[in-house]
Amino acid sequence: MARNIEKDKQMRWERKQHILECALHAIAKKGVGSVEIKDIARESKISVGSVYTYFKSKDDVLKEVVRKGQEEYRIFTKNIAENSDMNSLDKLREICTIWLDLKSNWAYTILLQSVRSNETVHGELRDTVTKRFTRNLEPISAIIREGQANGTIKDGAPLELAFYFVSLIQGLTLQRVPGYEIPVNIDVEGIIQLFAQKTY
Amino acid sequence: MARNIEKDKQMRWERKQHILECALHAIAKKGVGSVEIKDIARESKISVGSVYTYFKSKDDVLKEVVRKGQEEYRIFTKNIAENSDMNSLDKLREICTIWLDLKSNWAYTILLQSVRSNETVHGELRDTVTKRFTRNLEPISAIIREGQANGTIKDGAPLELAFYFVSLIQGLTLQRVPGYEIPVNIDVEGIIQLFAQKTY
Amino acid sequence: MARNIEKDKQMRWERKQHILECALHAIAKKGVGSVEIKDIARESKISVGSVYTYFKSKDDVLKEVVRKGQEEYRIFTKNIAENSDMNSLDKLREICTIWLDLKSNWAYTILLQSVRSNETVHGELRDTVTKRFTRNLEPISAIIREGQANGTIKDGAPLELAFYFVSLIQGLTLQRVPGYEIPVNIDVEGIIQLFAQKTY
Amino acid sequence: MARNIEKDKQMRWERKQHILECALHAIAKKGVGSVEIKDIARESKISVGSVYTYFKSKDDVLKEVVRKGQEEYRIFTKNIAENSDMNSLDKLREICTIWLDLKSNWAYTILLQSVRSNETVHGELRDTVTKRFTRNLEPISAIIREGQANGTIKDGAPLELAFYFVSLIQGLTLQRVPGYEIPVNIDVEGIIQLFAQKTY
DNA sequence: TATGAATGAGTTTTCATTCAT
DNA sequence: AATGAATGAAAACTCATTCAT
Repeated sequence: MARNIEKDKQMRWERKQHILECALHAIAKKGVGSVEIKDIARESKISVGSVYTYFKSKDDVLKEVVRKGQEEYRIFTKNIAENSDMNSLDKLREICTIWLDLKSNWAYTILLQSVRSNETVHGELRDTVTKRFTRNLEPISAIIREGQANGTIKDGAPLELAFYFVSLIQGLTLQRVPGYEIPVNIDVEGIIQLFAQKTY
Repeated sequence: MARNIEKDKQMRWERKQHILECALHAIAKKGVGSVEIKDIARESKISVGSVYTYFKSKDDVLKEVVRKGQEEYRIFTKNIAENSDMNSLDKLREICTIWLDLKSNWAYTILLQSVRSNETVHGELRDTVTKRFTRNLEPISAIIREGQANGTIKDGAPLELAFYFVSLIQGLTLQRVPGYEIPVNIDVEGIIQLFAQKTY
Repeated sequence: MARNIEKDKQMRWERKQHILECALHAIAKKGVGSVEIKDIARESKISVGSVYTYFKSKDDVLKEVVRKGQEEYRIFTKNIAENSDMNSLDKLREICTIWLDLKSNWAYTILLQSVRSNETVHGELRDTVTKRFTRNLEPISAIIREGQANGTIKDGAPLELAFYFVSLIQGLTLQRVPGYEIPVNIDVEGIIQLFAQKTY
Repeated sequence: MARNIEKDKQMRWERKQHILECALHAIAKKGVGSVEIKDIARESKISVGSVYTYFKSKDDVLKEVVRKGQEEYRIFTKNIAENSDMNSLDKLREICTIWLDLKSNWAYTILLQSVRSNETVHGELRDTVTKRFTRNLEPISAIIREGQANGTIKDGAPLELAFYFVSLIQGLTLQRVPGYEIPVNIDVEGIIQLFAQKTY
C-alpha cells in the first residue's frame, strides 16, 4: 500500500542523474543549439514525456548538465591536488591524461563553451558557469604553486599558468571531435614539459 | 554596358562579404545551432528575403563564412611565418598578440568549434574544416622548426608543438566571452615562454 | 461481513463527495477548459491515480460536479419557496442573501457557465444542464406568482421575472472574483426593490 | 522596389483587427481554456504560423481580444449616454436591445468572465480588466443619474443601480448559448420597467 | 532587387490515462 | 486501494524558405 518514500526519492535522484549523463552525450553529438528533447529521451531510453517528469524544460536540462559537469570536475581536480602521494608534475600528468582520455569530457567541454558563449542562454547561468570555471582554477593553481616551491614547475604567476594549462587542455579536447580528429599525436609528456622547470 | 555588368558583379561580391562578416558575429552570439536567418539579416541590416538573394540557403551562408575565415587565417599566419625580418619567437609573439587582440577571432574560433562538433552540419563541410585546420598548422610548425634550428624554441615534434600552441591560443580565445571574461590576466610573454628554449 | 461492505460503500460515497467539492473549487479557479486532473487531486489532497479509483474519467468528474451543484441549488430554492413562514419578498431576500454570501456559489456559477458555453463539453451534458437550469426557475417563479397575488411583487410574466432575478444574481456572483472584486457595494435591499411592487 | 511603409503598417493593423474578431468567435465557440490557435487560424482563414506573425503567443491574442472588446463597449455606451436626442429610459432601452441582439456580445461576455475568473491568467491582466469594467459603469451610471433627476428612473445609488443593470444584462447574455438557450422570452421592456420610476 | 508576411514541417511542451509497485 | 512515474497523442510555438508586391 504505502510506498517507501525514501527509496522513491533515491530512485528519482538516480534517474535524474542518468538522464543528465545521457543528455551530455546527446548534446555532445548534436551541439547545444541543435539537440532535441527527442535525442535526450532516446539516449536515456525513456519517452519524451518522461524527460519532463524530471525536468521543467529543455533549458533546465542543459543548466543541470553544466552544473553537474563543473561539480564533478572540481572534485576530480581537488582530489588530485590534495593527494600527498604524488609529486606536482605527476599531478598535472594525471589530470592531463585522465581528462584527455575520457570521451565524455569532450562533450562536457563543448557544452561548457556553448553555454558561456551563447547569447540565448540566460545571463545568470552564463555568469554562474564563468564563476565556477574561475573557482575551479584553484586546485590547479595550488599544484603549480607547490611545484614552483620545490623547483619542478616553471616560474610565473600560478593562477595565470593554471589558466594556460586548463585552456590548453580544453583547446586540445575540443579538437578531438569523434570522426573528425586532427591527425596530430597528443603526447601528455610533451604538454607537461611546457610547464616543467628544466633542471641541470 | 560591359562596364556596368562588371560593376554589378563587384557590388554583389562586396555585399556578400558584408553579409558573411555579419553572419560570423551573429553565429558567434547564438551558436551555429541556434542562429536564425533573421539574426543574420538583422546584423547585416538587410531583410530576410535579401539574404536569399545572395545565398542559396542557411547552410550555404555557413559554409562560406567558415571558408572565408580559414582562408584569412591561413594568409595571416603564412605572412608572418615567411617574414624574414622577424626572429622565430617574435613571430609566435606576433601571432599570439594579434590573435588575442582581434575581437572577430573570438567569433571565428567559436564558429570553427561549433561547425566541427555539430552533428547537424553536413559531414563534407566538417571534413573540409578539419583538413584545412590541419593544413593551417603548417606555417606555425615551420616557425617552430626554424626556432628549434637556431636554439630559441624548445625541442619536440614541431607539428605537435604547433598543435599545442594553436590549441592553447584557441582555448584562451574561447574564454574571452564578451561580458563573461575569466578574471585572470593573459600575458603574451608568459605564453611564449612556455615554448621558448631556456638558454644560459 | 455484510456490515463491512455497507461501511465500505458509505466511505467510498463520502470520498467521492469530497473529491467533487474540491473539484468544484479547482474548476472555479482555472476554468473547465484549463483544469487538470492534477489540480483536482491536489485540491482533494489525494494522488492523481486515486481520482481514477473513484471516477471513470475527467469528463465523469465534471458531469458529477455539475449534477451535484444543480441538485443542491434546487433543494435550496425549493425549501425557501415552500416555507410558509415567510412572505414572498422575504423569500427572495433570503435567496439573494444566502446566494451572494456563499463563497462556493461563485465557483458553482462559473462552472455552470463554463459547461454550458464550452463546445468541448459533451452535448448531452450541456443539454442536461440547460434543462435543469430551466426547471430550477420554477421555485423562484412560484414565489413571484405568489407575491404578485398578494400585491407585493411587480406585475409581469412570472417566469420571465424569475429569469431576470436569477440572471441578475448570477451576473453579480460572477463579478465577485476573489481578489478582483468590482468596488461597488451590493445591497440586497436595492436588488429586491427592483422586483417589489410600490404601494401607496 | 521600395514599399509603401505607411500602407504596410495600415494593412498590418487591419489584419490584426481581423484576427482579433475571428479569435473572439473561436473563443465564443470553444471557451477560453479550450480554444486552440488552430481554431483561431481556421476562423481567420490564415495559417497557424501567421497568427504568430501578428501575436507573440496565444495569451497575447486573448489579452488583445479583451482589450478591444472593452474599448468598443466603452465607446458604445458613452455614445448613447451622451446622445441628447434620447431620454434616459430610451438610452437604457437602446443599450439593452443592441447588447442582447449582437451575437458577438455573447462571446465577448463569456471571454470577459473567463479572463477575470481564471487563475492561470496573469494577475496584471485580470486587474486591468476589472478596472476597465468598473470604469465602464460610468456612462450607465450617468444615464441613471440623469433619469433620476427627471423622475423617470428609480431612486438609489446610481453606481449600484448601474452595476445591477450591467450584471443583469451580462447574466442574461451568458444564458444565450447558441443551441442551448433557456426557453424563456427576454423582453427588453420588462427589464427596463425594473429600473423605471412608476408615475401616477 | 528588396521586402517582410505567409506557410507548414518540425520541435517543444502539456496532460489524460495507464500501470508497476 | 493508493501512489506517482511513464507514456504518447495532441497542442503550442519556431523558423527556413517562398512569394506577392
